[in-house]
Amino acid sequence: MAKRHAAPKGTRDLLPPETAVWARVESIARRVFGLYGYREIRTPIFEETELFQRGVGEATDIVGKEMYSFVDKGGRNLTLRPESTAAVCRAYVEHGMQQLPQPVRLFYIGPQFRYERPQKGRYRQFHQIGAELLGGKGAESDVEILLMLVAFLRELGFADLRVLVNTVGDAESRAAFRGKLVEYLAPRKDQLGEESARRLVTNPLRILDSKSPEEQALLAGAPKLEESLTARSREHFARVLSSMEASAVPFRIEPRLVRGLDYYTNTVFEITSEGLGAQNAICGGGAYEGLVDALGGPPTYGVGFAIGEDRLIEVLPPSSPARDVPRPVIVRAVPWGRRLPSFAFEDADASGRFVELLRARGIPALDFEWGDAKRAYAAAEAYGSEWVVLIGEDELSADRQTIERVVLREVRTRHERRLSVAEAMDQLSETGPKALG
RNA sequence: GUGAGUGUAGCUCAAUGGUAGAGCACCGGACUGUGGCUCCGGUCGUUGUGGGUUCGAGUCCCAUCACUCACCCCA
Repeated sequence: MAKRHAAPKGTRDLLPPETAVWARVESIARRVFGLYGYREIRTPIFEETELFQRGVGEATDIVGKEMYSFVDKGGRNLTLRPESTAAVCRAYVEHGMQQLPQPVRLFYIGPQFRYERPQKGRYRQFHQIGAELLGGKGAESDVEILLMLVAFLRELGFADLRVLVNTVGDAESRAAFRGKLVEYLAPRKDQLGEESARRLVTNPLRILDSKSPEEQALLAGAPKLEESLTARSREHFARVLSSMEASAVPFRIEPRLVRGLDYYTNTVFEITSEGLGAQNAICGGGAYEGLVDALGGPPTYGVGFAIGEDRLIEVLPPSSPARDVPRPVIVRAVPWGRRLPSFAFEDADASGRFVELLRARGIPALDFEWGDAKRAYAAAEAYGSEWVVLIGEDELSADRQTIERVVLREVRTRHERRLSVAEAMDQLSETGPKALG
């Protein structure tokens, strides 16, 4: 036998029936985002490496050690996208979207790539559903995008969401705070771990969300970011908080929430969920005021989020509407009737015609070759079907060219009825599976 | 990149260092002529891979790969 292959490390095949849930989650995302006036953007799956270096930031782990980079045959340095915000901003600039009525509202759905050790909820190819609002005015944009995010998650059936909000201040606030923080930590450098000691130089703010108890104890006495906020940042955050309170979406201020991407300014947020192990964030985002500018566009206010679709589906409530996937009606011609064994292929054709009638009514249906009813039940189980239609000789017309009746059986209750074709059609139209978008 | 655990049939798992098995699933047949039952039979394995110890390795040792979980970090 030839060598067998496995999906590359950190990647996986998504198979039915799970893929139907993915399709439903994405279709619900499109619907909800559409309600807020957001439209889909599809950017390339790879970009110039430099885009991410400039956009995401050299100091981030993503750029520093997690990029899938390669050189193509033309000598170009390219990278499989590790996130999509930078690409969306690149497209905004490239296509002159600042000339459209502002703000521009965009969403995207697709795979992302980061070279990391896989674990629960973390893959090298993973999928994000995200949205970006570009050219907005500030706090109200932050709130709009947060409310849309929560609306989407509620549509998916999430009841208890932990929405964490914080501000990291604008560039000026951060520069001031950075100075104070380094001033406090530098003399205490020996109390920091290796990683945090390095960050003291590269990205001191990141030390704040360290999980180490020793470092947290040390940080208890450190200057607070809040105290370094400029009046502008302070006002921005106050407006976000008051709008959020008015919205009736429960949230919590999490002062230690910093986020790992360099481009965030002012508002940052995160939504976490139980049941995901160590990787408990299903969604993160925030505002970025300098990104479009840094990518050669005009100064533009941006805010967005990214949802980890893999994680989202991992913790999807059992009752989620996204689990309402079409389960085909199983139709089978069975060897019942006194004239066996003449009952055969032409009757299987008859079942095929019945299936086409169901499909024409928008009812997903699947037929099997003539044979034992046992197979029909096995198939119903495999497809999660709720209805089985059986057609025996007695259900056919005298010349056996037409189906007059069918036996309609509900799998769950084992209750069955012998109905005319029209009655069965009506019953299935009413309570049967629908071809969902 | 670091650490721990696990690799036996498509799936779930057995097998004291001594002939690689069971259940489920799948395929075929018998039976059943309102039927998911029952019975018979069948396909599927270089025990992740490569070395070593041994008369003999699924089992012990080393390496390697993969998976899982955690660190780091993030979605």
